Amino acid sequence: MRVSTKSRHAITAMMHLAAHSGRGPMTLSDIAQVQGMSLSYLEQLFSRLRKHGLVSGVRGPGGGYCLATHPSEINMAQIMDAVDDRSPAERERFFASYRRGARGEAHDMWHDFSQKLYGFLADMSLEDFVRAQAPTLSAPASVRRVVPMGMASQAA
Amino acid sequence: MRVSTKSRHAITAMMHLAAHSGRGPMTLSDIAQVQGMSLSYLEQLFSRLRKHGLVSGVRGPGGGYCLATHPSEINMAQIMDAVDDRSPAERERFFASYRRGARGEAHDMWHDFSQKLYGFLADMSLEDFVRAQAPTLSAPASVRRVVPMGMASQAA
DNA sequence: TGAATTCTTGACTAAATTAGTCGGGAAGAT
DNA sequence: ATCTTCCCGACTAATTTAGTCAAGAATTCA
Repeated sequence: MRVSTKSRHAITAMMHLAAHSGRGPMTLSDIAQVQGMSLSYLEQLFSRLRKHGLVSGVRGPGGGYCLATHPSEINMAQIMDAVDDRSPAERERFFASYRRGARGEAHDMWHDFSQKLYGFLADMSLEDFVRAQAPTLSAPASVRRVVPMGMASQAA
Repeated sequence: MRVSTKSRHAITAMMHLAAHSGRGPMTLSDIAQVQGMSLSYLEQLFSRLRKHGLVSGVRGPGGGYCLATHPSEINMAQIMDAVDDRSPAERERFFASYRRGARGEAHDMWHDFSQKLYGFLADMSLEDFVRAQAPTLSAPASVRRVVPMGMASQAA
C-alpha cells in the first residue's frame, strides 16, 4: 500500500464532498481553490474516482460532483486504490511480493505489514471523520464519540 | 505520513537486520542482493538510518550493519521518518496542515486521519514481525540456514 | 606493512511519479 | 444561444526515486 501526496489530495477532496454531503453537488473549482491545487489536476483525480464508482458527476450550471454512495461506505483504501488506478487484482499482486522471486523472512514480514496497513485503511470510512468533526450537525442528542484517541486499532 | 516504495525498501532492509539480529552484522551487499536493488541506493538509505540512530555500521571484513537497539524499540514510523530525513518537528508541520492557511472541515479531518495513521505505524515494532514469522523461538538458531558472511556478494 | 573488506560520502545521471497546462469537447441549465 | 461544468487526451515541468561512479576511512588478517 502506498500513501502518497496524491492520495492526500484525493482523500481531502473526498472529505470535502463528504462534509458537503446531502447539500447537492460541489464543483471542482471550489475544491481546487480551497485545497490550493490546480483544477486540471483535480479533474484527473476525479476521472479515476468516477471510473471506480466512488463519485458521480453532474454537468451543467449548478452541477459538480457528489459521493456515489453514503460516506459510511467509502473507505480510505478504496480512494487510494482508485486514484492510483489499481484494481483489486493488482493490489493483490502488490501485496504478494515486493520483488519477483524474492525470498527470505523479510518478504513474509513485508506481506504481513502490508496486509495490516491495508486493513487499517479499509477500516476507516469517510463518515468516521465527518462525525468526528461535526458532532452537532444533525444528530443533536445522540452524539457519541466515534473515534477515541487510542491509536493502532488493528487485530492481527 | 507518506508510505512510499522508498519506505518499503528501508522497512524490508530493517526486517532483514531484525531477522538476523544477534548474529553479528549483515553486509549491505547481501541485503541488496536479496532485495534485488542497487548497493549504492541502499547505502544512501542506510546513511540516513544511521544518522537517525536506528542502525550502526561496522567497517572492515566481517563488518556490516546492525540494529542500533532491540527490535522491539524500532517502529515503522521511525524508519519512514528517518529515510525521508524528517525530524520530529518537520513531521509535526507535515501533520499541522496540508496547505498553508487551509481552512474548512477537510483540513481537520485530514489532520485526524494523519494522526491515526502515524499512531498505527508507530505502534508496530520490528519485533512484532520477527515473532510472527518465527513461531519457534527457542530451538531455531543452529537448525536454520545461517548464510555465512562472505557467501556470494560480488557477482552482479 | 600491506591487501582485502566494508562502511561512508559526495556528485552526477536516469527513470518514474506527481503536478500542471492547454485545448478542445459534451451535457445540461437558464 | 450561451454559459457552466464535467469530461478527455496530449503535452510539459517539477519532484522524487533509483542508480552510477569515484574516492576515502576504518578494520581485519596475513
